[in-house]
Amino acid sequence: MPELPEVVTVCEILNRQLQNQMILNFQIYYAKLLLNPSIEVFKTKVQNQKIARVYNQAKYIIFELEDDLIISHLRMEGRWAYEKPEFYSYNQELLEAQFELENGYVLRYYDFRRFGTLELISKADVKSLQSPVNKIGPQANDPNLTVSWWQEKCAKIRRPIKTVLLDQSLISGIGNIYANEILYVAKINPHLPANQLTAQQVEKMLRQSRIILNQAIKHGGTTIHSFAPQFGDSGGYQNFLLVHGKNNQNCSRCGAKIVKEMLGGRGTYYCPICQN
DNA sequence: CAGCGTGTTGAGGA
DNA sequence: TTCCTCAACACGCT
Repeated sequence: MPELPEVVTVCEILNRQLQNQMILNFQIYYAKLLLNPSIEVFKTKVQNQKIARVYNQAKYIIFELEDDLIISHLRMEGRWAYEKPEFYSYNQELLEAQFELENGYVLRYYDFRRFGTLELISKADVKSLQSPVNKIGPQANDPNLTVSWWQEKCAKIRRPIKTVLLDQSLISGIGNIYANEILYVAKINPHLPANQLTAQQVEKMLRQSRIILNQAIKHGGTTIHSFAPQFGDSGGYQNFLLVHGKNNQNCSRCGAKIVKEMLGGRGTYYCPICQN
């Protein structure tokens, strides 16, 4: 998947392409993609609604219709493509769903790993607990977040700080690549229990979260493995990564060897000397 | 062949 | 009960 910067990039592109387009029909080829409602209800609801806009809430992509929201999560490998029906920008066998639009184009969802999800919720029910976007914490690059808020949260948690950064229910939008980068720049050891961070470390971590995510968004996200925001396009942030994927390379600050370990089941890269 | 991966969730243990 | 860890999801790549 795409991490937050990739999702933001995708939303900007989709919003430009889809704003005010009417949905005429919907087809689904992989039933598990749609969490709810049933295919029949989903189809009936989306037909003849216009897409008002496309935006993101953390890593969720939200297609705002007139009465409903379609909430998409790409997980690891999902991708949306706006294209002519006869042109498949990606392997047709990986096509999971498509919307037929009034202008003759289609909006297609491809996912080779089949992890992504799609659901529809009416605007009236958005505040209900069922909405996935109600289960996530504030977005990490939100300028309104305060150090004291984050400090209070961290003070109650004994888990390693890296797994806390990845916990979307506490703070949203940080994925594995950026968690590694944030902790590297903030010089914090990923294993450090969250409640042992000093106020200065929490401040640095929050500031770097903002800087790194916004910087990555500016560069169109990170192209790593197969991710590309749209056919042909790709992000440029991978050229700025300082620690993710750099195991056995020299730390850009102190020259020590970057190590890779598994932490909370995820690849974790850090400098054992200057992140202590 | 085994392990890994841009993400999340639910089960089960402490 | 709360906190935390880890397997599972599906599939291609090394």
